[in-house]
Amino acid sequence: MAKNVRIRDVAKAAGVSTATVSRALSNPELLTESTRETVFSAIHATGYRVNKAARNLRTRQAGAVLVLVPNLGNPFFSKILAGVSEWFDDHGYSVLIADTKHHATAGKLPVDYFLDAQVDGMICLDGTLSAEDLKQFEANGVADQIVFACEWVHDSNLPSVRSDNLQGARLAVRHLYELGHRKIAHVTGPQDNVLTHVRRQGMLEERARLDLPVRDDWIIRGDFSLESGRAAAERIVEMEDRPSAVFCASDQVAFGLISTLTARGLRVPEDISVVGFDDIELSEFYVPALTTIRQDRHGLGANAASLLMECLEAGPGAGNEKAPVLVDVELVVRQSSAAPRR
Amino acid sequence: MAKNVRIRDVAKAAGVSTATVSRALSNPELLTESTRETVFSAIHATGYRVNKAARNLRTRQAGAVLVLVPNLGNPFFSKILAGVSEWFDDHGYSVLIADTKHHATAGKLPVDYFLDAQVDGMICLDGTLSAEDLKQFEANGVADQIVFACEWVHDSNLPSVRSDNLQGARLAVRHLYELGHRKIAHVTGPQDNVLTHVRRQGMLEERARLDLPVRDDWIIRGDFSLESGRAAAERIVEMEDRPSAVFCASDQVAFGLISTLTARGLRVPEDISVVGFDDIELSEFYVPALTTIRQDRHGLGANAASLLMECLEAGPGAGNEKAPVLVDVELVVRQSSAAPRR
DNA sequence: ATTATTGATGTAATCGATTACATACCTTTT
DNA sequence: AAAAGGTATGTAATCGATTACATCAATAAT
Repeated sequence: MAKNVRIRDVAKAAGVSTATVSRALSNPELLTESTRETVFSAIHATGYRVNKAARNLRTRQAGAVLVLVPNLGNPFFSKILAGVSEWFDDHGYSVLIADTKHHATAGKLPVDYFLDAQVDGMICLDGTLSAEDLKQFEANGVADQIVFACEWVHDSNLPSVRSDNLQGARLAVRHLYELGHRKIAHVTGPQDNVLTHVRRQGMLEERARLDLPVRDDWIIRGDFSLESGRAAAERIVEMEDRPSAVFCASDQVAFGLISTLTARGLRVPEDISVVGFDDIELSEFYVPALTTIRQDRHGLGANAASLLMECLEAGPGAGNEKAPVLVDVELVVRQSSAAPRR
Repeated sequence: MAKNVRIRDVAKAAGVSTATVSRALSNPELLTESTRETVFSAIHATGYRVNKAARNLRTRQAGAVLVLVPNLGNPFFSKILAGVSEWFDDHGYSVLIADTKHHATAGKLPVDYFLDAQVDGMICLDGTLSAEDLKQFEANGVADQIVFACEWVHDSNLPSVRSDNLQGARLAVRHLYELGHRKIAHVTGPQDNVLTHVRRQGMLEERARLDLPVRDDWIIRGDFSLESGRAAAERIVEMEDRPSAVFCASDQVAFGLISTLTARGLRVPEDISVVGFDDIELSEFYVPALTTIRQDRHGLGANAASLLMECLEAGPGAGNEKAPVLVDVELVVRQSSAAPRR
């Protein structure tokens, strides 16, 4: 039962030319109702499926997009992928994935992923690309077929879809403020990361706006990881002037933080309140359930997909001046934040 | 800077025929050292990249595989994907993804995913396919290009890679037994699932072997979800003859369970011990850190990829009699299990 | 010296779908 | 009735790489 049905076979079965079969699939309105039906029943009868390699060769398109993920093993990306995949499934594109992390050593440039995959466009979830990487995109004429999602490259004007991180950080701080907290600390993400920068900025802005006390050692460097949350907790435990609340740049940081704080005898939220950022699956079920800023990851993915498709169909230069799409975030209040002990 | 370099252009630049250029890339040993060098420098100079559509058309291959995921949004699959992706990146295949969940309604059959994607092979992470689905694979001659990973279809002899679930369940029960527990409950996965079946079986076997007390209501139906863990907790809280330990079919179930047990005033592990299955990222940092059975998800993915590649390169019929590949699991003891209160 | 053998490279058919252009037929217009 | 226009369909060139087969040169065998 091998699959060797070619368009020619369908044409023969339907008693028409290959052109007619092709049109039946791509421009059915060009055909008479009766031929169209004949052709479709022949297609059905033969079990014909267009050979994409042939079509792609002829049309010089790929009907596929690539999602470049900095670390596929990170479960954070799964919902974004789901959003991307859903959109493109519905719109007839195939979705390829590639993990940049693994090949960091192999000297494969981001642009190589794009060119090697031979896709029409790319969604990049990695905001750590260098200016040089972007130059390469330009140089190879693919810059117009790239959309950043979730992260983005500082100072680049490539189109991107992102959460409203600034607003998220503000919401977190304001929430803690409204609970009565004044001494608020922040565990940041990794140094070179745009998200780190914006969330920290939002946090600092809101802290200033609310006229809260400032201490340099309340801004603790982390890297989004559980481990860095643990490290931050160790620091906090030993502070003589301890904050009463901590806003973490990610939920994972918050988990590490809470875990270690608890192990060190500080209770959350009784002794110290914690707010995260992301709202990953388990945040709701953590003990204590985590108060956090929800990112609509599925929405980020779907929006990025839709934006990329727009760019692709609009042709070159389309994405050039597109403003970043901001996706709303939402404060989700749970058990890890409460009024401070007095 | 458009990319329009064809093999002909390279040939011209190198002063050879297209055949020679093609050979330089696919069978370099056929060429003289000097021509090979000339060709490669021409390739480099022109920035040539083979057009995969053309190659695929000619060779009737795709150089790509599809990973069929039952629910891409489920972070559990991310590490498996990472393993698959890493392997295929290293071996020159592209990796496509598709989410069956979303299209359950659209009447798209599993075999359609395969055929529409026009790939060389497929890794299926969904064990809930019907006998009819498998028939379709056979009928379309693609059964030999499919490998199941993690889950598999009961009674099918398609090649698969899976964790040693039976052993995992035994380890979990034995661990609890050795801590002193006798009254051990189990929250299962969803009814129709092969993993549910095997893990339950392993649990029951070990319970019988150790001659532990049996109560029907200690086997609680769940579905791998956090929510079902919560529901199970409610049931357990209200039992008059309460188990002192619970083995959960997934970590998520364990989280839901612990979360609700705690909310209902039962402490883990002081009042009740809990063991999970999977060892997802957060298990280590949950409060209390979760004792669980670790699945090597990255390894599952990589093994599945490698097995699929074997099948593809060995040609038709290769996977036919391959025994399931069992990947070792490991008991990871953390804070959620302890000796029972006396 | 002639033939056989091996090795390196070139020639050209081929994979299957798309689509510009050509053709044939049918209306409508004058 | 002839011309013009429109509509439906067919013909065949084309996309770019691979590879069977042909060719040619160089070496080995007789």
